[in-house]
Amino acid sequence: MARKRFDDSNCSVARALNEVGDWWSLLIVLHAMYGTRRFVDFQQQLGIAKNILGDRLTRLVDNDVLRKVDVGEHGSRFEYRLTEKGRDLFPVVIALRQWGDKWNPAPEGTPLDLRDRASGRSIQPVGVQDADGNPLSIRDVFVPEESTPDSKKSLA
Amino acid sequence: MARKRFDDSNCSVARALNEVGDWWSLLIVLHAMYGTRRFVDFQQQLGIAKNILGDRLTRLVDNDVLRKVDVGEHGSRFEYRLTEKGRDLFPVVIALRQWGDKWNPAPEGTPLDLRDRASGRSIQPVGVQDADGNPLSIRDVFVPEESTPDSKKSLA
DNA sequence: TAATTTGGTTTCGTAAAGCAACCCTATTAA
DNA sequence: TTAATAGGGTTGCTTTACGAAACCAAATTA
Repeated sequence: MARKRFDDSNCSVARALNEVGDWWSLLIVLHAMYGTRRFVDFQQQLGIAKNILGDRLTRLVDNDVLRKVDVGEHGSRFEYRLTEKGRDLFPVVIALRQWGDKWNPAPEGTPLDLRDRASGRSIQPVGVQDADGNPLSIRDVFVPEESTPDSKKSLA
Repeated sequence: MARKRFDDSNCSVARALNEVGDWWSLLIVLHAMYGTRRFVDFQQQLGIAKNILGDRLTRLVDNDVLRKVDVGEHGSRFEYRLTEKGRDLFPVVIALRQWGDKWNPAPEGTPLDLRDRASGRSIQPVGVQDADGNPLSIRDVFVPEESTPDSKKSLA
């Protein structure tokens, strides 16, 4: 984490990064998406120090990305599960994964391909689309004037 | 940045975070997408220390996300422009922005809406889609067996 | 009763990130 | 000539992040 916090920034990207923009948080969310729920499993799979993991889990719970569930079972008592807010990071994580696979392919092994359960076919690359579903690049979009109250400040 | 580096991780998300996963880099890319190109403009808009900005710009150039262009003009001599790799972060940034707007709405002001130049209509939420363009949630996808060489290691 | 597992918290020391301030060069404007 | 601007680099200091290891409590297992 950095010194400067962006809780009050008027940029939603900065505010998002404030919650999941650190090193471990997004990886924790990723693993949670693949089914990891218990403290020790996160710790072993990520190779993260226990105090750091505890701190990140607490913060993710505070930010309503995960919720801590008391499962009254033998030995294992707590689970960390994604909230709807956490599950909503799915496109972010997948977009990042596809970007990483494309531009920094794995030194060994295959890029992960996700398939949808219904058809068994691979998913599409995540992209920005217009109202009709046509892909858009950054050159195809603009910010309407009324959306920028104080000059260009809404971009900062 | 963290102590542990993920250059050699077999997880593409970890490798992606290794390049743009720190506090400032993604915000720099965001501003670059909105047209910022010069050192001082980044510095003033982001409120970042000059040495940190210099470090991040150097790393982004090293990682081929930005390229440094010598424009032999009066006073301003260099510009930092997105490469194709950098522009390819567009879906990631937009997905993150939409997530931030949805779950942490701006305390004041409107969430930014992007529109496509051709039609003038707002863009769609970025999402994961199947081969036919239907939206997929995390519950709708799976990882085929042949894509996970050594047990669950490809997820780590 | 003793050992093990789960799920952490606390303490400690190190490495890194970060900011502020100063310095520096080159060019342009007044 | 004297700013002023662009584009940094360097130094010094503070704050964090991080990992390792110790510790701890409850519950289970042997």
